[in-house]
Amino acid sequence: MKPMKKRVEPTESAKARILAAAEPVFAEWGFDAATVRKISEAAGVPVALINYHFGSKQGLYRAIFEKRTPTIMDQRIAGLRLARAEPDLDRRVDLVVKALIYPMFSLRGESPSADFGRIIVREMSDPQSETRGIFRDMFDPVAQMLTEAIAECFPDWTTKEVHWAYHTMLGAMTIVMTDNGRMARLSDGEVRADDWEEAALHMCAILVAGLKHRDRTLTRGN
Amino acid sequence: MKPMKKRVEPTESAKARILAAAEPVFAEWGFDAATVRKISEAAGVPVALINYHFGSKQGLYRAIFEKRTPTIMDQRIAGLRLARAEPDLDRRVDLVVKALIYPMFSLRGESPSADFGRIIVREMSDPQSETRGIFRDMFDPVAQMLTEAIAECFPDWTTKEVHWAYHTMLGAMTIVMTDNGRMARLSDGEVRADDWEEAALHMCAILVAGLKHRDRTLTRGN
DNA sequence: AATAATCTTGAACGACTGTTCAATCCCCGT
DNA sequence: ACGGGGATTGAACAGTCGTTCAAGATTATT
Repeated sequence: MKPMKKRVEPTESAKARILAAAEPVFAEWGFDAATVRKISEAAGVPVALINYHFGSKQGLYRAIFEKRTPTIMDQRIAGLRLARAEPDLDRRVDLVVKALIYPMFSLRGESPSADFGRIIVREMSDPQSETRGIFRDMFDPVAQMLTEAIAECFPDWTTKEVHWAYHTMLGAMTIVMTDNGRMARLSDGEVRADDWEEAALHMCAILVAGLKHRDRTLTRGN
Repeated sequence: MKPMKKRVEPTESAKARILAAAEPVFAEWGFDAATVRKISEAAGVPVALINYHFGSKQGLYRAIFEKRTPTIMDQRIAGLRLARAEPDLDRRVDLVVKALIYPMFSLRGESPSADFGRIIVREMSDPQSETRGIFRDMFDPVAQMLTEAIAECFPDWTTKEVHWAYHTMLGAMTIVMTDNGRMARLSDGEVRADDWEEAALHMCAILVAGLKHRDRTLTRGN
């Protein structure tokens, strides 16, 4: 007896279509300015279907994160496991930085690619995100692991030095996911923010060197 | 004969009160989700007065930038002049990085302080910002000067290396203005993002070292 | 003192918001 | 062949959105 399977095609299709259509809309407009009607039109379904499948606009929003984040977090955890296997602390720094950055950029493999990155940044810069608690629920645990990994690479660093290092890296990463063509404009089209492979290369080089060679004379004492 | 002066107190007061009240509202909600009624209530004036004084919601939004950005840009230009006076290129890097970062953080002196920083980040991560053109008009010129200053510090760098360096720094800076308490949460309250003096100290240390000691083997070619 | 210019006000406009509801559809197991 | 349950639909709900308007209040100029 096969496991009872519901109507496969049209059912899954409609819900998935809404989920897929919602991503670029939330990316372009942000949570508040995105409207369920824009999403329903993009998905080719009546508005009511969104509330039926996801309960509310916020439910749909959260469903996007629940669909996307596990992949990223698993990759980060795998990267961290790889880093911890490296006994040389100097070489390990490189792996920890890459464990943070590369999983986010590898989003480009999937269809809406940059859209989810933009959603993350908008959620991060939205004070209202606290009420939704998405970061607390889905991102913070791995963030904890990353700061601990940094602390292990630099055993004599203070807590502040560790956390500021993490957030400096985090910020550098977010700007790439945010770019709306400003990089191309400032560089006369010579540099493109959507070339993520290159972005990761440059950013990792700078951040790794920054961690290894930072001047601690002003920050060491507490 | 004195220059014709309009009614000084109540007039300037109402317009200024709207401008001041709008800042925290836009910071908390973003351009689209912020409503003219929230602003008018915060300012204690009827809604219609906003359109009378600023033409439209977007006019008010732009007025905030026109009030705030000149101060920041002037400070950056002054910092760059100081940097160019430093003949030692290695020491000059430090001054260029500080010319980028410190003027933004010195916002804390004025009343709404962090609010405008948040507005900037939200505008930066909003694809709709292109239609408003605020960055193009008010930020890009000085951004050009900054990238040129970096290029002068590292004469053998490629255009891509220069621009990625600039954007890495820019991103690191934005995350601090964005933070909604996540840093404190991740560090059990030990590190606070609103301690901007300390933030600048840590970030400059990392970024300066990142620029000076980055590994160029993978990015040098082309 | 009278006129003009500017500022302020409350109410109203049509358009759009997220969500709900009853009715209808379609496919599955019996 | 038939009933049942999840999926789908269009219409409607009560609010809120940015903006406009005519009227009134306040100040400046003649």
